Parts: sequence; structure tokens; C-alpha cells
Amino acid sequence: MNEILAPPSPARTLAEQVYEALKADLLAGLLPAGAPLLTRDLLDRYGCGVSPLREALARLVGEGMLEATGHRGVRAPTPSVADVEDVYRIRIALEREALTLAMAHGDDSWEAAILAAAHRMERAPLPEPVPDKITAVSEWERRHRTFHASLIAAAPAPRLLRLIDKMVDQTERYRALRLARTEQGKLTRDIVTEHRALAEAVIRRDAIAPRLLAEHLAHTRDAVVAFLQG
Amino acid sequence: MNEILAPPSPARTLAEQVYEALKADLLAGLLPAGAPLLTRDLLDRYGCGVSPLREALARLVGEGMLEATGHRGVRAPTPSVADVEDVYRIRIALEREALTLAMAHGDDSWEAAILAAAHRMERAPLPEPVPDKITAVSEWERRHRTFHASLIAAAPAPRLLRLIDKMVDQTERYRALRLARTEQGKLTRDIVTEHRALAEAVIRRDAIAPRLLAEHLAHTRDAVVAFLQG
DNA sequence: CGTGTCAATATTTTCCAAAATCTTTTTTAG
DNA sequence: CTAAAAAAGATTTTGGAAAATATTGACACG
Repeated sequence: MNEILAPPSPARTLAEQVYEALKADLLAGLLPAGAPLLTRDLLDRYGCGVSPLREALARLVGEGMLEATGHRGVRAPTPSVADVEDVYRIRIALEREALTLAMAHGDDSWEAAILAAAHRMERAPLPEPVPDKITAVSEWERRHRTFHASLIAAAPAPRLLRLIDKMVDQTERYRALRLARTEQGKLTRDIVTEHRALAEAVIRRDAIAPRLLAEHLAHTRDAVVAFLQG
Repeated sequence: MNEILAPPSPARTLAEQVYEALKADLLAGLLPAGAPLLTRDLLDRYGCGVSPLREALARLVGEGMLEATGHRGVRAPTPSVADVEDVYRIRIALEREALTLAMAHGDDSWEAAILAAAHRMERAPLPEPVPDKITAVSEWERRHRTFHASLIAAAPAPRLLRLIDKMVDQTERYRALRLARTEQGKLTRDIVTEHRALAEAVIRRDAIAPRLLAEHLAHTRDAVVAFLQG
């Protein structure tokens, strides 16, 4: 086997690892929002020196995942209804655009990937919402995200796709809320139907597909908002 | 005068200052794109220690302004036609959304601010394009940016506005190209007309305003693309 | 009892040198 | 002479101690 062909840069730096761990914890809601994050605690939690930690934090600040203030450290922004609406508005605008592009450029293998992702999602059991408890990311959720990514994967617009990924990350913070507080039976039927209709419309290049996607996202947003307010 | 009412956090950290200087230099095209940025040079240029510099770099990486690779430092991404189209596509989608929102929520003082910004822009002399030379940001350009910001300022969506600001930053990198390579006479007339029509449509809440804005941005994009290809 | 000042403490930020990694040059083997 | 291996040099990355700033608590004063 030729080693030259191996990925040229598996040399992950400590700061990157801390960045990823921190981001994952942030998205999972494992770090308190609103209150400042104590350097000492984080140092302890991720077992590294000051430099890698601060670099990871700075990068997350750049991504808008954390807020930094003068000499007062960083903190995770507190969730709010207005923020949910803000984020979903951006997601809808961007994903519409990306889907339109993908439908214009996608080829056979793109279509196949969508069908495969849809099938994998349908076969995974829907996660059971447990009140007041932070549960791990379920297999269904992972596949759900993969499905949505597959829809727009054919868009020749790297920045757009990266940006969407970042916005999806932001909505992940509300993950625990997403499936909760709804009648289980009705919910699952709607979700499965919505996704299937969406995938089919996309593949047959139906012009209503972007609108279906926008409506799908709006429904999710409404569910999250309803939960936050209830 | 009550000192308490002063901004609570004027305590700017060194890393923040370096971040701002670095970002400004990047947008002005003063740092070589494509090639890795040497730590030693930057340390020298901004006159600070390793930590603040690295923090500033990490933050810019988070913002997508720089690319980082393993143990091989950071570099400014090289401009390309595909990237211009990518960025403008995002800008158009987001600014359309923001303008629609602003038109729904804007009040009298918002309208007044638009008119004021438009007037200030019209009164500033258009910048003279100088071939193959990096010129400082002109007064007209500053006012032009302010005008565009004023259009969407009334949108109650802080994230959306921040994101747009970031995308405008990205297009700033192509600033030097924006007004170049066009007949001066024709150019000025079109630009002035486009802006005036846009401002008026926005204020009278004409539903075509978002489309006008999209077309205006598309024109700018086409000019930049034409320049890059010519 | 409230209020402002000052010291004590805690936390963040910065510098700097050691460690790790990458790049270039030199050496060695085929 | 070519290609792999080793060494030397340059650059990035990291840990920890010192400096700067913010926060808390004690104390004096009105």
C-alpha cells in the first residue's frame, strides 16, 4: 500500500481536539449557558494547558458559538425564542438556495445517496423523548442530519454548505426539545411523511421541493418555539 | 456626567486589537493570499507575543477568514470566480430576507436613516479606479456600505444582520475590483440610479424592493467576475 | 443602615522558553 | 546517478509562570 496516498495531514493539534470536544459539549448542552465559563474548570475538564484551551475558545467565539467580553472571559449565549426564530430564518433562506442549486447540478449518484440516506433514516427508531433529561444524540438524529445534508450535497457552493452546517449546529442546541412535547403517534407519522415527500420531490426535480423543505424547517421551528414557550 | 452609564467594557484586550488589525489588513489585501502566514513576520508586524497573535488567528479561522492546517500554520484563501459567486449567492439570499423583514418592522426613524445615508452617499465623489494599485477605502465606499446597512437595520434579527455583515466583509476583499474596468460615465449613472430606485421602493414598501436589491447585488457580482476573468 | 473606598482574592491575559512537528539539506545505499 | 534515510534547521504548538484586570469582602464614614 502506498503511504503517500494517505491523507496529508492527520496531524491533529491539541487545540483542534479541545475545540471539537468543547463544541460537542456545547451542542449537547453540557456546559451552563449564560454564566461565564471558568478557565480553571475547562483546563481540568479537557486536561490541557492554557494555550490550546484559549485557542479553542477563540475559534468558537469566531464561529459565534461563544461570546467573549473584555477581561471577563467567555460564556455560552442563553437560548431564547427570538434566537430560535433568527437561526431558523437563516437556515430556511440558505437551505432553499442550496437545494435549488443541488437540484440543478445533482447527478445519479447524488440521487442514490438521497434514497440511501432516506432509507437509513426510516429504519432507525425514532428517539423517545424523556422529559427534563439530556439524552445522548440518537442514531435517528444522526441519520436525520445526514439525510438533510445529502439533499443539498450536490450544490457546487462550498461556502454555502459550510455555513448551513454551522447553522444546523446552532439548531442542534435545541435538539433535546425538538421531538419532545408532542403526541408520539401523530408526530412520527408527520415526520416520516414529510421527509418521504421531500425526497421524492427533490429527485423528480419538482419545483415545489424547496418550498417543501422550507415548510418542513418551519414546522420544526414551530415545535421548538412551542416547547420553549410552554 | 455619570460614569456608570459608560460602556461597561472598554477593556480591550491585546488579542482583540491584533484581531482587528489583522482583519483589516486581510480585507485590504495587504497580506499575501495562498501562502502560509509566517508567525515570525506577524509577531513583528503587530508587535505582540505569541499568545495574542495565535488567539487572533484562531478567531479569524473560526470566522472563515483564514484556513488552518495541522502543524502548518494558517493562510488566507485565494480568491476565485467560484468563491465570488458562492459569497454573493449567500449575500443575496440573506439580504433579501433581511430587507423583507426590515420593511415589515421599520418605522419613521428607520426611513429617515435610509434617506440620510442615501444622501450622504450621493454627495461623496465616486472613487477613481487606479489600475493595479491597492487604494485605501474611499469615503464613498464607507458611505455605500453604511447605506446598505441602513436598509436592513430595522430587521429584528441580530444573527442575520451579523452574518450579513460578515459576508459583506468577505466581498470587501474584492473591493479594489468592484468599481474598476468599467466606463466611468456609464458606471456612475447606473449605480446612482440603482441605489435611488432601491431606497424609494423600500420606503414605499414596494414588494419589488427585495428583487431590486438582489439584482443590484447580482450586477456587482457580475462586474467582479468579469474583472477576475478579464 | 446604607454607601463608598480600599485591600485581598480570584480570574483572565500575556510573555517566553521548551517540546513537537514539518521542511530542507546532506548523506548513504543501491 | 537516483532514491531512500538521516540529520540539521526552521516553524508551529504547548505548558506554566508572571502581569494585568476584575471581583469580592472588609472597613470606615455619613
